[in-house]
Amino acid sequence: MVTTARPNHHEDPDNQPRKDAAPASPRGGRPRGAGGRRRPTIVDVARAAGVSTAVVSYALNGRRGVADTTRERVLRVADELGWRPATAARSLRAGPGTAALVAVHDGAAGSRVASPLDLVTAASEVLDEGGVTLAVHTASTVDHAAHLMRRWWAERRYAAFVVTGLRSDDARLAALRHLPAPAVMVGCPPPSAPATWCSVTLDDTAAFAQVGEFLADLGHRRVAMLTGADGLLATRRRAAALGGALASEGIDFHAASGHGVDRAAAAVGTLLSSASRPTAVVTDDDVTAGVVLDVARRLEVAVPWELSVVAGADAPACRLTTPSLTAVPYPVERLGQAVGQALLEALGDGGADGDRSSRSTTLSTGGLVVRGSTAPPEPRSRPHGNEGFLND
Amino acid sequence: MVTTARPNHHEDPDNQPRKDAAPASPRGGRPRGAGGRRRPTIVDVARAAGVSTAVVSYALNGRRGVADTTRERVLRVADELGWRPATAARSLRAGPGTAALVAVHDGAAGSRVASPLDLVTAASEVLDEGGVTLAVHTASTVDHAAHLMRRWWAERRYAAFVVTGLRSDDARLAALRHLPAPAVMVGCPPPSAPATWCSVTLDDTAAFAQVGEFLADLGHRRVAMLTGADGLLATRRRAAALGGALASEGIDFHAASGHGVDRAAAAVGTLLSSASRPTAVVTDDDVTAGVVLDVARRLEVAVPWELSVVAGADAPACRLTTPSLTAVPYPVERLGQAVGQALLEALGDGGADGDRSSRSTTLSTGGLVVRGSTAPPEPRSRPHGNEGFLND
DNA sequence: TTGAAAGCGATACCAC
DNA sequence: GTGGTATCGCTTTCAA
Repeated sequence: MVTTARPNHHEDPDNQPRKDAAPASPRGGRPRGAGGRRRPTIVDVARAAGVSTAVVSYALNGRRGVADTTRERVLRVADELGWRPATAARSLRAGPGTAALVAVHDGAAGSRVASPLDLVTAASEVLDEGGVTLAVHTASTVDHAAHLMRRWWAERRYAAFVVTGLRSDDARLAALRHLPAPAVMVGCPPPSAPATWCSVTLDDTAAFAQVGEFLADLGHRRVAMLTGADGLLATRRRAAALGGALASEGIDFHAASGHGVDRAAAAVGTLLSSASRPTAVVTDDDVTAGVVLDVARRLEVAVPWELSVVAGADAPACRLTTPSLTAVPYPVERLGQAVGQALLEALGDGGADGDRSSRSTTLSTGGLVVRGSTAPPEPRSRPHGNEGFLND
Repeated sequence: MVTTARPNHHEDPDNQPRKDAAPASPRGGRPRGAGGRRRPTIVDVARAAGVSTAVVSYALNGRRGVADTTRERVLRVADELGWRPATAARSLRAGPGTAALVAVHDGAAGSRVASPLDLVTAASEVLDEGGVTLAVHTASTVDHAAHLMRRWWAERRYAAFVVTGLRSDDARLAALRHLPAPAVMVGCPPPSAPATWCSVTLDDTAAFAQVGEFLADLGHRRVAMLTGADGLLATRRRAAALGGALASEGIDFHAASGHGVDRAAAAVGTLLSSASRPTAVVTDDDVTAGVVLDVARRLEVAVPWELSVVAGADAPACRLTTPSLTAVPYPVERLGQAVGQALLEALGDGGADGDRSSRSTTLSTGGLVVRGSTAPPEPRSRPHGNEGFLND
């Protein structure tokens, strides 16, 4: 193992003492950064402004009880000195002011939120207003994610967690239940959530029911849904909504799953080669829908005439395929903003306006975006040409 | 504006004082988390082990000068109590032990590293060994990213930064130059880097030169490269390498750019509609290559016979398209590991083994992966069927 | 080998 | 209004 810059503490007790020749702490016992000059502290500001540190703190935090002239002077001086409060010192007293989203990222595609980064970008804008920061980390498994959250909570590193892509029997849920940590669940409200949790959900139950009706109206009688990673709660809910809508019209419904593009492709292959192959396939995300198009092309199944395809989450690329993909809107930006709000609430922001806080937010996705990949089923009648080009 | 949970300090001096009715700090002046019981501190461990806090600290950090029996007892007690060092307290003295990667993420595809998360996952494994954490943040513009890094450095929030997707005239570079912050540059070594910087680069100069030779050998005489976001240094280098290799064979080379899938599609359309259209297109990333295939299909340009396509970065999806895409390997995992190593170096890890540290690492991509999207140019001879299916 | 105590930087009480 | 000062949890001298 590597001699560490920062010892791992009792996680590895066998840690070797560093070489005596260079006993000084690598990052410097006196925290002045790597070779940098000392950064100003609140004391410097106080001295320069000719007041005490208490006044500086009050002035900087916009507290009442500071003369306006003093406040102004302090602010100016702080600015001139380029002063910013040290996160560590601040956290030491007030607790951490940062939340973390630990993304379970196993490299394989198929997760609906292709990139949590979009979510975070939107959320950060809202959080900035509240002086909260949101950091992203990755873990390759749910268990590891749970482990990290537990650890970081114990280290008082983060004040709250954002959880996406909840699975059934999710270790993260178990971990968070044993912690008094505020949390925001994205995508699927967990049953019996503690009071310190908030949840933000898309109304995809409605959206997928709508997809079912849409396909029924087109005249499809055999519909399949192709899902990615097994066990995603949001996916199950969507499949249930779709299945339910179809069942109520007496339509055949079948769910298949394949995690990662390769297995998804295999699943599509199986689906399309079956004797009673579906006339419509609905996917859980955008990427998998592309896979369906690819495989259909290889098997010479004409989309949309022999097969309709609906992408479960819209994305820019859905407009560019041939034919372009009919898709369920996926409003990442609104979702992110809602996550930001929820996080502020979970952190006990409350605001001045009482407890009208909604611990659980549901966003509507808006109506299905119909493009070229869906049509009434007309087996074996394959026109040629590129009609798809003109669709929307 | 929202009444904030945590005041913004002098960034917004007009911050309103919070309502007097609820004067207590939202997250509790006594940091005991939201409703949670008090977490153990080093004092608790010391008391329980019957020693002083100094001994606990030494024992936990694996320092010499602690009796083995004492050390063992301390470790056991700490474990039983579920104690973990508070990040804030620790950072307050020793400086932050976390690095940040601020991803410039404008939603539009086209950046080569589709998701920095893959990078980070790989890097984190290495960093764990060194007791360093890597957090990801997003910014919608380069300038904002620069702003955040400046701010967070001033707040002593992070000990180092990882920068990806460097652009020409990059504000982040300027910002970091004025800071004494250690940094790791990924993808393109900046000119005249300070001693506190490391860089990790893919040897794509060689890879793209190889692509040039490959296409030349196939007999192509007109080649175009399609790039995404303008100004990416790594992209320029790649284009230069490709152009150079082609020029030395007297082959026509043209570079086009289109940021985001829509503009990329438009650019491809222009390219393929031109009178002297190229017989081969090389892209910078995987997504854009898919766009090229889509547009070619719409314009009824047969790939690979009328048009060869090479993806600048391989990805799982490249295997699934019809035809499958010839691509330059993109070893994210190795890249991430190298970034981890570089970060440890940049943080002054040094290790016990002297200064053989390489401030600059170059990873070879390995040879081009040839699949079905490339062939000798044979204009207007379009076989039909799905030969592409069997390619690799 | 161990203990006492001085910081690290910011906040929030309590006097004046 | 403003100034002292204890405090957060941990690291690290300096003595014993």
